[in-house]
Amino acid sequence: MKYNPKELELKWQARWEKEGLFKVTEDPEKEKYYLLEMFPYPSGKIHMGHVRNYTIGDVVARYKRMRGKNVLHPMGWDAFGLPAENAAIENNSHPAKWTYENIENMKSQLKRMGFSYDWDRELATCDPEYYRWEQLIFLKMLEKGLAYKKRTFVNWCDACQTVLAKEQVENGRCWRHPEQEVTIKEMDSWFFKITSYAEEILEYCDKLPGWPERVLTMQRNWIGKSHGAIIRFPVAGSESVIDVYTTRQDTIFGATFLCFAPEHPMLRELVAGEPQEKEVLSFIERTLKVDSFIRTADFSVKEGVFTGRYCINPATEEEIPIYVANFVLFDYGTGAVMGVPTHDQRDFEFAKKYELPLRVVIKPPDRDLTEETMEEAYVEEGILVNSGPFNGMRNVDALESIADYLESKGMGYRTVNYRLRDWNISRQRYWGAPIPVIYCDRCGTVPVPEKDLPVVLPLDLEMRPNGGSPLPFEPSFFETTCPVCNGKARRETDTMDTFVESSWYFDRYTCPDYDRGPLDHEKADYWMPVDQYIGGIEHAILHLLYSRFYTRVLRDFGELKVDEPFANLLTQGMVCKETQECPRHGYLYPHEVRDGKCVHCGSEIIVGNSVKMSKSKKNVVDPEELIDRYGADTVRMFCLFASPPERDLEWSDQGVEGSFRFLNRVWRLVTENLENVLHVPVYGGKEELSGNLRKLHRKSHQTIKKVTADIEDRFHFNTAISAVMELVNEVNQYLSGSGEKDNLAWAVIREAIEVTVLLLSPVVPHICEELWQMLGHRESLLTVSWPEYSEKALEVDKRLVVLQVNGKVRDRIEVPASFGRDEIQAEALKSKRVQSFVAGAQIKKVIVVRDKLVNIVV
RNA sequence: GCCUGGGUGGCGGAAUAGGUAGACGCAAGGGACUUAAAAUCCCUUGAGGCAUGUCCUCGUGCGGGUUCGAUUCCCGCCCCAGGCACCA
Repeated sequence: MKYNPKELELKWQARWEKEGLFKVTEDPEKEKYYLLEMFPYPSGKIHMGHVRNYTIGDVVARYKRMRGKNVLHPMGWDAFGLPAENAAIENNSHPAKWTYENIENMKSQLKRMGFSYDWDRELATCDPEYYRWEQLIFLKMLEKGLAYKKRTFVNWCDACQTVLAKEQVENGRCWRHPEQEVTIKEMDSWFFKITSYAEEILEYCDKLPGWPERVLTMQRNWIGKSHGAIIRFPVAGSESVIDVYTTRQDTIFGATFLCFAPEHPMLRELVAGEPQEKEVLSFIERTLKVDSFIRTADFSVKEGVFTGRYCINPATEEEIPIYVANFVLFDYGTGAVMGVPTHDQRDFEFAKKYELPLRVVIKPPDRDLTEETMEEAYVEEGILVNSGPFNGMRNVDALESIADYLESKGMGYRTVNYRLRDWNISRQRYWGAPIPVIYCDRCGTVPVPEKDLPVVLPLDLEMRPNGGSPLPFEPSFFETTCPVCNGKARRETDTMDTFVESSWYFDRYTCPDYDRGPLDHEKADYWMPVDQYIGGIEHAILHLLYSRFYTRVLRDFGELKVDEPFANLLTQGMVCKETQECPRHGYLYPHEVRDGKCVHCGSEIIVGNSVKMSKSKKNVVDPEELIDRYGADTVRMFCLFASPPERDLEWSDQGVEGSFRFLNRVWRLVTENLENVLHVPVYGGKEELSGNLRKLHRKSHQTIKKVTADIEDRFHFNTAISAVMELVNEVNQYLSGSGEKDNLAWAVIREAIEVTVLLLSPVVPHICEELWQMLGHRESLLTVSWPEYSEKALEVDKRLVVLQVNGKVRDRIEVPASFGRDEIQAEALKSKRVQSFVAGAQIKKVIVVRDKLVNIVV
């Protein structure tokens, strides 16, 4: 009988579905295990990255289930987003239609992979029954001041025709459009006050032992907490005061100028009527045209303009000039900085350029510094000089003393600053959840009353051919009445950032049909937190940070009991493949290459480095084609076998072939020996075994032990699979050897075969179900327990001991397992090879490691 | 510049608590079966050396160190990937 993956896989998928084997409900008797993979954006087809991600998850889900856990393993759709709008314009269709068609297609692809999802819990974030609860939470946030609106400078992407959050800007470019430079616009936006939770989110970075260190490091850096002080600089000839944030209050006596960020609102009033007014205003205008990333990048030149005004250094009481400078960030600290050119490199360069005075206030321990000869700022530790009462103090100590001094004089105060900014959630897009707010000329900004939720996104409107949201042009949507005064009013036409939906979808999976609130507390409390979350590293900041924030918001609203959404996080590596490039036709798909030549022109192909699979590089492999050719099991197996999950996976067509060969070997092992094993029971450990039969029995149990540890402790499926391969090799060796083939032998062989099938079943469930059934079992493997190993089976009577002389391996001997150190040492010294290396020399020392080695030092 | 990872055969990778480096797989070479091919099975395969062996020497990015013994621990460096970056 030939291994026919397609037929058997479809058969078992149908049976799993028919018997509802993946459905799960709360069961207080069982230990729960919530396993979650990051849900996909319904782009149309699944790609190899999805396949890898979801295969890893499915193995864990199936394994935990066999270990008796009550496993929640849901799947859904991150269904709002810009690609739907773009595709709709391109195909003259509608985002909703495009999205739901894609969902249907991808769902059938996922089913074809045999993933054990409880599809009853499926959700799509574009469903009003989902986003209505998000709107409700928005209203609560608004009430508590956690959502607010402000006019501010925002990052704008022309390609998206919308605002981006700070997290969505990468190197000054849009995260979705690497070719699109982000520009700065001043506009009204809605914000979530994530900064209120900055401290807690940061603190809990130390309480997430199940997260990869690098993700936590990235988050800590992103939050960017620093300790410092606000120092108040009075403006000369005015009542105004300029607040400056610094972490280096120890250098206050060296501050010889002050700089504003160009966006700073105080600037305009300061320069009003000054001779420099025109110059300053034109500088501001010029600077703000350039995005803050560009203008603050390493390569851009530090520039500034004198405002004509002075302020007073509160420590020295001297008047110092006020500048506006391109390198000062408006949204960090107070948007103004004090300039200490002697001890800050940026300030040094700026002062040199504009000939501002320098004053050394920290003296290096080993030399003197003079202002005239300095070539760069001195940023190391040292002793304070020119600092009034603080002279002679170490600068690290002066940080505290000067902070005290400032506070006592009312010239400033200690503070903590974060790099993290509030989350801008307004998007000027159509395909998103409407922000439930109404603007009334008389009553101002009015929340949509709870009873009027959801604010449904209208589906019966046409996309605008040039992109941009149609909502502001759709009176039937935006025209409404004010809930307070009943007068004419206008709806908010911005929608929410799609990261809002993905910040709580995992909570909603616990009760996807609940219609009396966002969450059914009983169910959410049973399942949350997610025990294991699996997804790509690219979400290390965006999605994971937002989710940690939103979880706390829901907790504080009484919707959730947990502090953290994800107890353990596994970030899987990318799927990579080498690129193929034709000198004339550019990147080529694999099918456009034959025998190392371009099928279009016959040119030699240039094989490039292995990089992440992407359509633009055309180095992609379509999972569907592979499934057609080899079956889902082979694809699953290769994804797991090629490398451990957190590392990048190097795609290899031959590797896939190898996985397929192995499954065929397993298939033949069972089918070709079926008659012999069917009429014996699995060896139960009662009869004495000897020789190779004993060895085979031991190998079965060693394999159980190894595979269990590999999956349980570290998700190293590649070594788990290797171990099963070794077991299969050993059975085949026994079968082709001269060992006994009596009933007892077949019982031990049957044990090895069943162990193989059981251990492989989370990885390649279809073929295993089929083989399991052939072996005479009626129940699905989904309901069978994971095998246990027996200590007795692992016992050996002889052990291999390596003999070293001076740390070099010279011989190997077998000794009875019962031997003590002395007996092992005595046996080692008897070795002829050891003797020949020791001959004539004085033995200085003998190290004996039981069961491992003897090292003789001469 | 700072912070994370990582560097092991021709390739993907193993070595989980300092104890036989290279498991398992791929590729390559040789052989068996076959009229032939595919499939399958068996053998060889880190480098070098010669005395061809249960042989010797070298070998886990580089240079030191600790240790009887280091891919593993420590110090200094190089390279690669990712993140942050004029954050005051």
